[in-house]
Amino acid sequence: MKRRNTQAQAAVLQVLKSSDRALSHEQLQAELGTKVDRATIYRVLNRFCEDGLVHKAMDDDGKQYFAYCAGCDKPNNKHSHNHFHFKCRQCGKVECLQHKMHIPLPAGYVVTDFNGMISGYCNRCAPGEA
Amino acid sequence: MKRRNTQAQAAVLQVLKSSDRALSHEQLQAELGTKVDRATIYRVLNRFCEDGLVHKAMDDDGKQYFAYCAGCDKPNNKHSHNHFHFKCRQCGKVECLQHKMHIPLPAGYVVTDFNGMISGYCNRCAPGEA
DNA sequence: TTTATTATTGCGACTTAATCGCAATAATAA
DNA sequence: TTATTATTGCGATTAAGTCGCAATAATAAA
Repeated sequence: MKRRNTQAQAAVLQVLKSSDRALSHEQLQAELGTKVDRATIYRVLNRFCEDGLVHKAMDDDGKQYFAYCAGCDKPNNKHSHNHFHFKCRQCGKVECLQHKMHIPLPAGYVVTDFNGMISGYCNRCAPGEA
Repeated sequence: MKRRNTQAQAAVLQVLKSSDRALSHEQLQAELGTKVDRATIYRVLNRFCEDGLVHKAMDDDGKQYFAYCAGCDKPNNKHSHNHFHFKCRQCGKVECLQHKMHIPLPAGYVVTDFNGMISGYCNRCAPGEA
């Protein structure tokens, strides 16, 4: 199934690219307004993930967040999003942390996906020293 | 609000304790049958989490998994579930990985929660060498 | 032991994230 | 310019999890 260059995709990608954070569907929809349909946004995002253009992170609030792949490792042409995301409980921003992980697995185990999310307060929202 | 010792709680805890994996609501319900109500299971699990008896892990399938806290670090009486979970795409089991994480954060950032999930294939389900 | 208090349960309704079917639309190829 | 079919939009649907509220049952008090 060959991909086509559509307006919806371009619009979604543009929003993702011009954001320094990972965005939820809700946030993307807010940016895009009525220009792109809800279901379409989801479909576009999933397609981007399949193509390794974007990576997804799950928060324990049960929402998916998507970020354009900028500094992701791509060893042997395979995508591995081996970094954490940080979500601020106060301002809600979800950012990619630079630190790359390597987790030792039991023998014979094979990794296909990685999802790491740390929640807390960013430097702007952190309460003063206790 | 003081806690009470109820049958529902005991039943849920017993299932969690006698499992070597993290369980979803669905799996717990299957074990418990009609003995405990759906909403009650969720409420019990959330209470356990609050009390640090159990920890929760989110998979990118959008489901929560719960595991009895056995080897969790508890520095300064605060619970920190700084380990990963591994979910097998084939057999579905979710297990706690022993490796403890320490992720360097930007200055001023404060951590409250940690959620790490790796998906792939366990040693029993991994396909033979490519 | 009996009664009072209130945390917890069970049930059904509800919320929210995300997906799906299908006809209409619009990229791309011919 | 026409044909092909990936993609979109819309509404309906699924599924995880929560909520309100009356009933139940732990615990405390008498």
